[in-house]
Amino acid sequence: MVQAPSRRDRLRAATTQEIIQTARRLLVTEGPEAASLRAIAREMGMTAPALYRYFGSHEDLLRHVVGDIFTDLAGYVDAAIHAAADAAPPGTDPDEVWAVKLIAAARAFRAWTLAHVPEFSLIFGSPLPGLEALHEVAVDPTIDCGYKFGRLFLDLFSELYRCRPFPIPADDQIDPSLRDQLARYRNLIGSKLPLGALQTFLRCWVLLYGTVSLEVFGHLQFALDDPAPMFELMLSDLAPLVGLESPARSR
Amino acid sequence: MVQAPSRRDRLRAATTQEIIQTARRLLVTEGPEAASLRAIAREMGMTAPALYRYFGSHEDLLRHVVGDIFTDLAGYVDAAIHAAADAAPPGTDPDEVWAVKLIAAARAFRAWTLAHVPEFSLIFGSPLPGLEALHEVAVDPTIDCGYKFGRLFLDLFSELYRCRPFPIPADDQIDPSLRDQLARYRNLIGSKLPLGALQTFLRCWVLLYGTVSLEVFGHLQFALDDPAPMFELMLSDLAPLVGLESPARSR
DNA sequence: CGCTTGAGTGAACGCTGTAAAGCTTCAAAA
DNA sequence: TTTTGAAGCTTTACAGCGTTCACTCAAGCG
Repeated sequence: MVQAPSRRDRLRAATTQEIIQTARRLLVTEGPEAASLRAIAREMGMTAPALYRYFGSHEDLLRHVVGDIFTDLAGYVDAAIHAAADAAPPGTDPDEVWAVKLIAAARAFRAWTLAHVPEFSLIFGSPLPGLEALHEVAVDPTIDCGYKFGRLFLDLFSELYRCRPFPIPADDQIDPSLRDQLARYRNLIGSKLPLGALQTFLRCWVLLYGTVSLEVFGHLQFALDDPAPMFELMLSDLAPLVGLESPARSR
Repeated sequence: MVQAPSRRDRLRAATTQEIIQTARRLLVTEGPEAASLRAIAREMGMTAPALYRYFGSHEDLLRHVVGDIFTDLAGYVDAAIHAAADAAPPGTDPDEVWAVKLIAAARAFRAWTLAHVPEFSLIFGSPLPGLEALHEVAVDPTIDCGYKFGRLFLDLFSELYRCRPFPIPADDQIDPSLRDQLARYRNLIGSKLPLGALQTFLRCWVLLYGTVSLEVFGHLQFALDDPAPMFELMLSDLAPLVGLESPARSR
């Protein structure tokens, strides 16, 4: 009973994407509160209720914007990963390329964030609107753009551990409660990493997220005008966690 | 030319505080968007325009709420610090008490946050409203409740370093740009700490903020249901930074 | 007594998200 | 070829928002 999408469907799908793009553009250029249904519709030469043909509510639309942003971010990080691999000198130890990629991914995450502060606030900020705007998109496996984004780092991390295992805590060294949760998480993502490696992965994510969000939300401004060096410092904290001695070479 | 506040002024001051409390209560119990001027006024048996006698705008009111929350948080952490000192066994090395206090302060920060998620979102979340709602309060030295909060940790940190110096990077080991900023910051707060200690202080803050906000904003839920062990893990990362071997004793 | 001042009100403006009803257009069925 | 039905959209309406303005009322003071 599957039938090819009619011309109408294709048109409509195109419009859906247009609405999302318009909403995102307004959100970025005019601020979050300017991305009202009416403003978006106005921008598209429509009226606000028309948008209810495409989205169930204003929040639903924003959810799709979040998904769009997530795939955008993932694409950027992914591109940076490949660029880093291509830029590696020919003689480089192939195992070390994974480490280079991981550092590049972290830097790309920060770079994208700094260039897309409003977007970052929407997808990684406090879930002010209704607590679930981000959450559902990030977790729901059907619209799981956030999941794909995390996967990007996890795969890199896995390959790095596979090729060049770094010291991780043994299972019985992990807090029992944490161990159980890590086992469940590993099962969920179908990974074969040791639990200790997953713990280290999450520690890295805490460091990365904390540093970047602290910087972009301005909660470091009480001390620093330019938190960039703090990010590099964080990288040099992160490096030994994954068995790297020199944090990174180029900046 | 300083004259005692008239009875009217005192009454008005009392009402100002009442408005802030009402706003905060609505914010916490009904969510951020329920804390509208009209709702606040309604709750107080007034009309919305009346509030303009006390605050310049809705955002201005929220700024005062932020200040109120900050002093609340600071008070909680401060109490926890004193409680930790009192609870220390009589024979404890007096120098080590500073370490115990610092760990207690970090735990208190997390505990308060978990018990006050909406408040935390308001003061430490993404500055959605207008980018400056928090910023001004946290930085402006006249309403500097956020400053006092940071001072709490800094003083503890300073004493710990004074009594039991831990290894810190030498000045010439610090990134030059960061070094300049740290020097400016040290000058701003009138501290005598070495720049390397200030750098370590900020690294601790990054760790603490990152862990707690990641937990409370749900950005760790993709992997963990209960991020509490991650916090303890963070504490054990933080401990060696300040020269502690065992992360902490009691939970 | 009259004047000033401050607190508070009600009405209004333009904005918001959302619901209901009606209109137009067009593909597919009769 | 005509009819039907639904998609896409508009118009209208409602309740609520922040904010402004003109106004009243009571208290304080010379």
